[in-house]
Amino acid sequence: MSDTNQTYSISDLAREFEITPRSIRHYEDQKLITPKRNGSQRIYSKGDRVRLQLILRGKRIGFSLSEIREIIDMYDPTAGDEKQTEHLLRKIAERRVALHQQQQDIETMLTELDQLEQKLNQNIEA
Amino acid sequence: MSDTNQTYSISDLAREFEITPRSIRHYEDQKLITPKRNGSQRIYSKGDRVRLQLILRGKRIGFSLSEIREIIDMYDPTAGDEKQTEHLLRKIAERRVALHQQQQDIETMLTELDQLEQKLNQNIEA
DNA sequence: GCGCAAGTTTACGTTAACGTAAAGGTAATC
DNA sequence: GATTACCTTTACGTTAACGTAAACTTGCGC
Repeated sequence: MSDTNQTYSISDLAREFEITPRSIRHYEDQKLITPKRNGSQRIYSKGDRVRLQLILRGKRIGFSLSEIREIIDMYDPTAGDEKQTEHLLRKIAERRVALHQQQQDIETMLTELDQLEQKLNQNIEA
Repeated sequence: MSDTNQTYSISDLAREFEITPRSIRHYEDQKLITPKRNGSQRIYSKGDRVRLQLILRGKRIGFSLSEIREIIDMYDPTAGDEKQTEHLLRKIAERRVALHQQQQDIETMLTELDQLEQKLNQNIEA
């Protein structure tokens, strides 16, 4: 197995994802990620790295950190009672609606860019 | 033709798009929209309304107001020289890359939500 | 002509998401 | 053992995108 116990320092991850250590610590402040510690040093596991990827993906889509935390919390096996599960299912449904809306918006914008590009190309030919 | 000369007050548009007049004025401060005036009153045309829609669409996708202005400026027939046109074409290409990235991110997140939902449904059955 | 709703400008306040600086601990390296 | 490279916490600063309040004008209905 591909060394599932690999760990990373904060600057390892910062380098890899081209963000600052400050940002990563900020995500921790906001309870989005909670690495182990070796003394005072943060030790990030593969799972932490995946969470960080999820955070950054959420950001690219335009979600706020608190929205991202909502999503992350869904993945948490805090789970248990059935009420909670139904609540999560509703949350998931809401998210899906928002994401579909974004897909629409992006497609609209992409076709608008296409049209714009055509116009500009015509101007060049002329 | 469907009354192409229709106009709107600021609160008309605020109501329609469920935002505050303050936001619309803010977009004007940021040069995203420049309605006509009747004395001191702002008069919005159909074109202004379309611009506002474009602004809100951009926001939903997660763009900042200055990014949205960049996009809006592309639509502007300020145009003219060829250098400028090529610059725009590059900008358009950049935008497209970002939008495609977002599409990827959204699809990833959607399938993750699907998987999560399945897990939760299993928990209910069990 | 008066009140009220809707418009205006000016300006200070607020929140999110970090940036930046200060002051200090730790570990390898020369 | 001193420098160097990272790490830490604490805390104040900054920017974007408005919110909110104050003070004033304008048009409509009665």
